Amino acid sequence: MGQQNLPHDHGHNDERKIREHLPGENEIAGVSEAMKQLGDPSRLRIFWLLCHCEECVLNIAAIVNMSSPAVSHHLRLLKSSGLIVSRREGKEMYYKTADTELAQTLHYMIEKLGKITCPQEELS
Amino acid sequence: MGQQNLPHDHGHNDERKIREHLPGENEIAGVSEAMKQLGDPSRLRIFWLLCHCEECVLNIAAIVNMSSPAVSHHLRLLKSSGLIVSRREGKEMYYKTADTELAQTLHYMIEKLGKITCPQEELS
DNA sequence: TTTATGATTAAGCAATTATTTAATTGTTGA
DNA sequence: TCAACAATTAAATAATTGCTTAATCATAAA
Repeated sequence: MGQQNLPHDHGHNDERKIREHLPGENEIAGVSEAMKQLGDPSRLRIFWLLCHCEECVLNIAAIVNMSSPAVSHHLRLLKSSGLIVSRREGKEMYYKTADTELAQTLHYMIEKLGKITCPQEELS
Repeated sequence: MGQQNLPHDHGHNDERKIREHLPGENEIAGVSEAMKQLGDPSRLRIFWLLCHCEECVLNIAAIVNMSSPAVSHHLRLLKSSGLIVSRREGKEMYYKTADTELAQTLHYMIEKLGKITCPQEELS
């Protein structure tokens, strides 16, 4: 897997040490999958919302100002990534953030990243 | 901006409280932009690598097993998002992670997400 | 069993994007 | 100035994806 030697040996880096820090395929796939989910603004807004309340599809759609098929599409992706869970109550499906370490960590991260990238909006 | 009333009033949520938690457009854009960068496996691998060493394009390409134009493309995206910086030394361009709170926070996040999504790879 | 409502799925489209190959720019040394 | 090497850019392509409209599924009430 991968080359044995680097094209250039610049001296200031120990190649062995570099490769030690490289994560495996599974780790790359897992992390990028989670990041990808929240890399879409619509999905991020929905996930962020569902971190703070449980809501049905129509209400989510109204809050984020999107069509319900579009919302449903994103909910499906978030759910199959294990970031949210759903529950049926009558005709409605309620969604909320999953009670997992992954989802909680991502919630913490986006709150923190929000403050870093938008420091002036500390008011909320 | 957005509707005034939700289609359904289910009682268990205070609509005012919900809207308070909704981040503004700038915050959404900033966070999703950062997440998007690391949502691509190739870019995540490159960023991860550059968190631990400074390397030239050819070496990066060899390590992640990609062509140099492809690597150059991803480096440009990472750089214009402020996640990495570059420095020329002779014919080579050296890249490394930016010394900013954003980049450091993302580094911490991917290490943590890696452990969560791949707990068995604790050995590294 | 209808009818109405909420949610999902299907099909299609427009836009974005990751990668390849080829051409070009920038830098060093002969 | 020329040749070699590193890096970037351009053009083209294939694949992914976010969203729309229309149709279908699921549940509840008349």
